[in-house]
Amino acid sequence: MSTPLRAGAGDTRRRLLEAAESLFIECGYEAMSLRQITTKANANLAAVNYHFGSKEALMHELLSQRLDRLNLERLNLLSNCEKQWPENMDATAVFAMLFIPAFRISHESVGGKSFMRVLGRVYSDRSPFIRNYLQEHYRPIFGRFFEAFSRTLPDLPRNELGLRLHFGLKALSGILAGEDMQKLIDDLSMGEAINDGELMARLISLISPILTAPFGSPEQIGIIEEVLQLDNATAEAARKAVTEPDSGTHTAPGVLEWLKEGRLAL
Amino acid sequence: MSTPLRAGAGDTRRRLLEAAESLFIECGYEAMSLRQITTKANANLAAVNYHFGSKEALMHELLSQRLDRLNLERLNLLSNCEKQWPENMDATAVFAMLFIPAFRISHESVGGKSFMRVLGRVYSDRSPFIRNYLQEHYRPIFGRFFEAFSRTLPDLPRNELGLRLHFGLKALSGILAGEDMQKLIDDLSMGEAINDGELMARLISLISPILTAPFGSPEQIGIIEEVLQLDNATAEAARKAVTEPDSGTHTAPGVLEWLKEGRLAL
DNA sequence: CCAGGATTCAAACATGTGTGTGAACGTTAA
DNA sequence: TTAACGTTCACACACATGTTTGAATCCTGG
Repeated sequence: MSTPLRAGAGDTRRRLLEAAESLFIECGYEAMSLRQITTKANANLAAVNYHFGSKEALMHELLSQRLDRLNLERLNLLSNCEKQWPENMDATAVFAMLFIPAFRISHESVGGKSFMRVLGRVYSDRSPFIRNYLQEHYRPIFGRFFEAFSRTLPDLPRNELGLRLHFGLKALSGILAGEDMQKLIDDLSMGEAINDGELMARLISLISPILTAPFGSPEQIGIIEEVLQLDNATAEAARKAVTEPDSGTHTAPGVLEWLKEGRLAL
Repeated sequence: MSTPLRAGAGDTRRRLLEAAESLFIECGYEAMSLRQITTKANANLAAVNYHFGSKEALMHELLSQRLDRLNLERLNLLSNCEKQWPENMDATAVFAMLFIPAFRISHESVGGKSFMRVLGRVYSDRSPFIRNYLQEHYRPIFGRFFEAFSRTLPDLPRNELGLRLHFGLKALSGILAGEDMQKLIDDLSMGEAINDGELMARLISLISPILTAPFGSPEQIGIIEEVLQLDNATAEAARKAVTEPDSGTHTAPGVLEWLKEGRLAL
């Protein structure tokens, strides 16, 4: 046979990285085992420890390859933008500086497809190792961009800005990590092919209102307190419905039906 | 001694649930082990399997106690609101119907404090068991509320609404699950004591713009494409800086310093 | 009092994990 | 060819997990 079952020497390392990435995307760090990785890579179990030293070292290499260049380019882009337009920046532009390098890398021929999902996974993975990695590698870039956002929104208190950024970036990473990411992008583009600029504009139009939205208005508070009042009666009725199921005739019909059909566990 | 080291008969079950909840909040489902739980509850390792049958059954009981009443009351409140104000609802009101029962329960004397964090954890936990539970127990309520949102935003395509809700609720659960939730609430309230109505208005003012924000404007696209252009040059420079570190004198000084100090791994 | 069911306990089981070891293998250079 | 090196391999180790077991213990009703 001209196609060797055993792959060429020296690319076991690459195969391990590929397998690890694919498993990381769909399982997360803790859930992907060395046995899964090495099986998927057609390698021996001991290969990871031979080539990398440990599972953590393998993951570190994987993340560094993926994220370090991204963040370097983000910082460069930010610096260049600040030089080019020292005063005329708004939140949209700063978000663009975060997104654009990621989008460009995700279009590269080697591994670009999975780049976004790796990104999302990293942000939402809860394992201590990933958390530490992020903490150590992202503190500088987060600080720089926080200042940039802060300059575009001088009237927003800094702790409020921190909260809103936290809020928005959580949402973003949730989207990116999702297994239905491609489907969502398709939805975003409404079936038609759109270019990166438009796609990012859609994403940014979703996330930037979180930063710029006004505080809760008295009118909003009014609506909420109106519902709140109605809730007091509702809650009492619900409690009765739970403890005395037969007296719950004033419950909305839909809910009762669900309860009877067992579609809503009690 | 009048205080028995060994607790009263029959409340081992309750202690197990409490310990499990506290560990679930800070570790998640997979990461909390039966040995941790039983140690924390001053119970024997076998107690969980004796009282509940399995770890999953324990978790199921825990979630049902916490979430089923919540969702029942949400559905009741929604039905009552739809009867009371058949046409005059907006997204703010619907969000309020999601939030208000949760807030009220979180003020109850028994276990109210941890309720919100359980809620956030459940939404962001990735373990298959929790995912399945959510899938099965939340499909009906999500469908009902989706329709309610859809009626308040008749011009928004339904798949676009789905995307935006997904986006917003991800952000919300990220906030709720966070270990710094209390700190964030303090920030939200700016140090002063505020009532539930105002606090919810702040939260809703953050999340509802995600639904109501206009699509990306041509102006936004213009900004983004301007940055995109600048990025092409930046990316090339960055790549050079990586491969030929000495030629990187045109890199922004801050980045170079970080690289030298090793604060940014390459 | 004391029999019997409910509960607790220590110990083990089966399985899965990351890691270490020493022999076997393949290629390359002397 | 032979020696050396880089790589692969099967296997075992130490540990942690959820689960099971059978005896010991507690408590209650007769």
